[in-house]
Amino acid sequence: MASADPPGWELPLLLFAGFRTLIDQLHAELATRGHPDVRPVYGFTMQAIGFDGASTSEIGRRLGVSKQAAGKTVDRLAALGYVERVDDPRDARSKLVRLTPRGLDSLRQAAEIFDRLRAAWVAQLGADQVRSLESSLRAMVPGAGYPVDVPGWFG
Amino acid sequence: MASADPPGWELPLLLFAGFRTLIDQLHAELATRGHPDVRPVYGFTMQAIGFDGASTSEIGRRLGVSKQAAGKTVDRLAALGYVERVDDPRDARSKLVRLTPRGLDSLRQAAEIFDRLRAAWVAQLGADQVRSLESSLRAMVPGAGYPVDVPGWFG
DNA sequence: TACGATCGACAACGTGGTTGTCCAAACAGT
DNA sequence: ACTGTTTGGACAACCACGTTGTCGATCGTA
Repeated sequence: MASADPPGWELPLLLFAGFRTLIDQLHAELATRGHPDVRPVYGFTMQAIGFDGASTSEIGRRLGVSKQAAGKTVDRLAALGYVERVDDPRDARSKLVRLTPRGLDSLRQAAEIFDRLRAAWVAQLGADQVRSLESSLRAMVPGAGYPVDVPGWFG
Repeated sequence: MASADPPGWELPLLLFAGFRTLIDQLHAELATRGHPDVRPVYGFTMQAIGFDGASTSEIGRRLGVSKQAAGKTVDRLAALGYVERVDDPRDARSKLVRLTPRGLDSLRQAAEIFDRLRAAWVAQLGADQVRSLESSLRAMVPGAGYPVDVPGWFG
């Protein structure tokens, strides 16, 4: 029984491989839908900005990085036309970062593609297997929420 | 049925959260065992070096990065005392990168910790559940091998 | 009104990746 | 045995992405 068990180091590698496979497929598909220059980090950042917009400092807090780092990422996103900075009418210090129509489109497309990818897993593994995989992982990850602070990790 | 399904974007987040949880626990435990300054990237790099050692170019190929990037990482690893460069007797151009006893120890400890972490998952989820999770992931990741080229990705 | 907290900007720096150039050594073909 | 092509490693410039620290302007509150 124990002899049939794979070594423990396979588990994290498999989890990462699964994650990476999905993210790679997402961006390949995103590229064919008019968003060739969205990178994984940008997707997470736009998710942190949300539909209502947020200040740079707030984005940093949500991503778990400094406001300076968040500001730089916002700069790149702005250069690509995915977000825009507008003055916050309620706070003269603050500038609100908002998704442009292009940014909103990429988020909507991403959500739709993720649904398709999950459907592909269901088609191959069966709905029960995928649901059980998800519930197993939910049980093992400590935080109640999801890790939005993916950038900044790896160091 | 379909209404009970979570949105597709949860799946990659859960996979990443699981991976990250394991890696974080590994390094927390590694730190208490005399290896506080091993970072995720270093672990993957030492794995790529292996017990027999390898040239910088070969390490780069295994990690999926340029030989220059591999060289820089080897420099940092060498500064920490985990690897050493020795002249390759069979090739005067080449220098062999070898794990030091300290490097070997960190690799052995990591393998042992990963086994314990997997055992913890088995204790919580049951052996069947963990095995089924692993086999599901094996079925969905395209490459036969494991992704050693984790650094260099994320961009 | 004055004081502390927070906003965004700017600078310096560390890490980890990329190209490109260069020389010396290895190798393969004639 | 000579010659041309590959290859290994060093060096430099650069980009992406993160960090701290500092600063002036603004906000909120005592």
